[in-house]
Amino acid sequence: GKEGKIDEALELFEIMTAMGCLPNTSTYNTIIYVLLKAGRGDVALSTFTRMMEERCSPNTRTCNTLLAWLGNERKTNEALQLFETMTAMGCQPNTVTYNTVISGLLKAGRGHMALSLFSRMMKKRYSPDTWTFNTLIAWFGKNGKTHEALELLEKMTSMGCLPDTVTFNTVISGLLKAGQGNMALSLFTQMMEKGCSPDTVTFNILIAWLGKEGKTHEALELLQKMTTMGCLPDTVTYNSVISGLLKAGQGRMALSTFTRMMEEGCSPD
RNA sequence: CGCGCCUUUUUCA
Repeated sequence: GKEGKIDEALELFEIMTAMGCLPNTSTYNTIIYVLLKAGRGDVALSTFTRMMEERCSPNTRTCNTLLAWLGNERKTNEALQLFETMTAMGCQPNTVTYNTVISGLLKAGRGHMALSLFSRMMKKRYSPDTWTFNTLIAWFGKNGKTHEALELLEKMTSMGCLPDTVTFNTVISGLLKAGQGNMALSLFTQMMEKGCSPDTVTFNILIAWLGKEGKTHEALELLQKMTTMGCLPDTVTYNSVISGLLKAGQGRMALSTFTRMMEEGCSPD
């Protein structure tokens, strides 16, 4: 499934049932996950139905996987319906369930409802975790609400949810989108002081920003530097550098970066 | 106790 060999995965699934190996909940979860990643939501849903017909109970994982897909597809009503009914199906929502539904609501522009679920989480025993905060911080950042994003960063720490690399990446990205470069750079320093190592995504965020600002020289410098800090440039890194160079009219340099990308064994997409 | 899994962040469209 992770190799994208969907047909083979499905075939194996058919073979196992034909051989009398009964698929269990985990098997079904895996198949449903694979199908959804392959864009075959229709087959996934029929598999879900088949699962229940065969008295193989879905669990919270099954529902979480489906909820994530429904959210990505902006099928908000269906997601909310599943969220409502899953308890009756014997699946207790957990923190991941809430995170998933919140993320889906935010994607669909239902910020108000997402925030009310978040408060519901705080009141019940589905304690928000780092992922919950990361999700909300990303949404605030995308909407230019950097103040709220920074507030959540404070709040999560005080609640014992430690910010991780993704948290800092998310906050930094939001600040840069809002034109608050200095604050972003200060958070970049802070994250390292707090023992959160920057990763490839951190550098991708900074490099993309530098490129958009026309600071192509700095972008190229950071490309050098990230390697010395143990972060390997990936396709997105090179795409960002190349995009910045092209915007700045440095086509020749862009082409040589493209060459270098392939020399470094990084495949263009 | 340890590990894995489902949910969150980055480029271009």
